[in-house]
Amino acid sequence: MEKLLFDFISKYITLTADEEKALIDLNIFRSFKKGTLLLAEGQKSNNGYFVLKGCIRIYYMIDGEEKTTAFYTEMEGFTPPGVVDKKPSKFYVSCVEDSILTISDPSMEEEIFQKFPKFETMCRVLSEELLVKQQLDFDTFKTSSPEQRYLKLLENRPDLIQRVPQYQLASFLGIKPQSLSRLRARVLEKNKR
Amino acid sequence: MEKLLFDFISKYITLTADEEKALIDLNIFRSFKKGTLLLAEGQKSNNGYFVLKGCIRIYYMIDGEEKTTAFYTEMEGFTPPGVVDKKPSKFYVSCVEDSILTISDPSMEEEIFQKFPKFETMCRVLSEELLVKQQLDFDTFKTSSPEQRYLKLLENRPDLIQRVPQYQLASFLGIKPQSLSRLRARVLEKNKR
DNA sequence: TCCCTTTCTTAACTTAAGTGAACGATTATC
DNA sequence: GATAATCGTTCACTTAAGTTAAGAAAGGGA
Repeated sequence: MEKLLFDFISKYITLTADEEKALIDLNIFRSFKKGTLLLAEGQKSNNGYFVLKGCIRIYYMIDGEEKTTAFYTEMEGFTPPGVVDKKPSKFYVSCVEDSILTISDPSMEEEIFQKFPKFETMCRVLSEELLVKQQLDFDTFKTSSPEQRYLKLLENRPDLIQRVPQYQLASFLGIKPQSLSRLRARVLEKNKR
Repeated sequence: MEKLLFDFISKYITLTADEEKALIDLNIFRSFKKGTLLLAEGQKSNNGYFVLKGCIRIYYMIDGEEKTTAFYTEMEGFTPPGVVDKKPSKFYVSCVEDSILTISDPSMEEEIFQKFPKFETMCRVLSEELLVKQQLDFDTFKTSSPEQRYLKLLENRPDLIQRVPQYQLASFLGIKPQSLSRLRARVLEKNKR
């Protein structure tokens, strides 16, 4: 399992055996069953998540309805606002599938940044990359219709459509489950003709 | 003008006189007239922008229509993907008003990170903060109707509605200018009753 | 100041998403 | 294996956004 993480890191920096050991000694690998709630609304948490295997999902509970806003799968990571602003979480984080994650907290980061400054460089580069990627995703979302969003998702993350329930995909696309169902029927009809 | 920047930086790190001088010596302050195009579609650019005064805007040209996806005002910054991926820009960056910006490039950053490591810490913290903020904005966008988005904008960035043309706000809210106009009339009507 | 361009509003019509409800189908539970 | 709960689809209806077009208002330049 560690290998997955080290392979990922090696795209950004080169680790010595010492550094790999320091990382392992942090003891950050965790396994979870499908459906496990990692964070609930109202909780304060300082944990950052990184998915080695499986899929986690962010959702809000609004007017009694789940609104899913994000999925994170293999080699994707997520840091909730709590780490920055110390306020109780507004959303839930749960496992869509059985998953293996690394779970980190700010004090661990502090420690490792002290010992190995290149980790901080990696984290800066990583979050700058993520920031850019997310900006582009947001732009695409704003400039597309629900149907276009669905078609793009089909292109860019076809796996998600397989592994995630429709009603979760719907709010991820910014619409209601019934609309997604109708929209899919419409798209299928068009392709038939 | 420098003071604005130093005040902003002081929220994250404390600068010595030496460090302030090093920053000034980079000679990154620039003034632009309203309407100036800072970056056009197809151009390759490595510049990062930080707004000291004024307002810049990101827009795409899709089917002959401008689609505005972001505004950056005082003490907000923006780094285009080009810095990360070296591909030609997919969007335009232009000045909504007369503006004063700092314009940086990666080699300058490299240099300053070398000399003063705490700048890198600041940049990491900053981009982690921005990432979180943007995630929340994206979540809010996905879980809101156009009308709710407009009302929230009215609350959170009332200045924008004053300083920016409606047709630019419309795509920022994910709708057409005509729909924004109608939506506003609807909201006004509700408040009257 | 006048003219031209750009921006905003209104309206009628079309299209698609929201809503509420019903019905299978699939999954989980006992 | 029967029963209940969850999930996906469909339908009829409502509401709001997209589209096309026209005209009013505002802004900028000569």
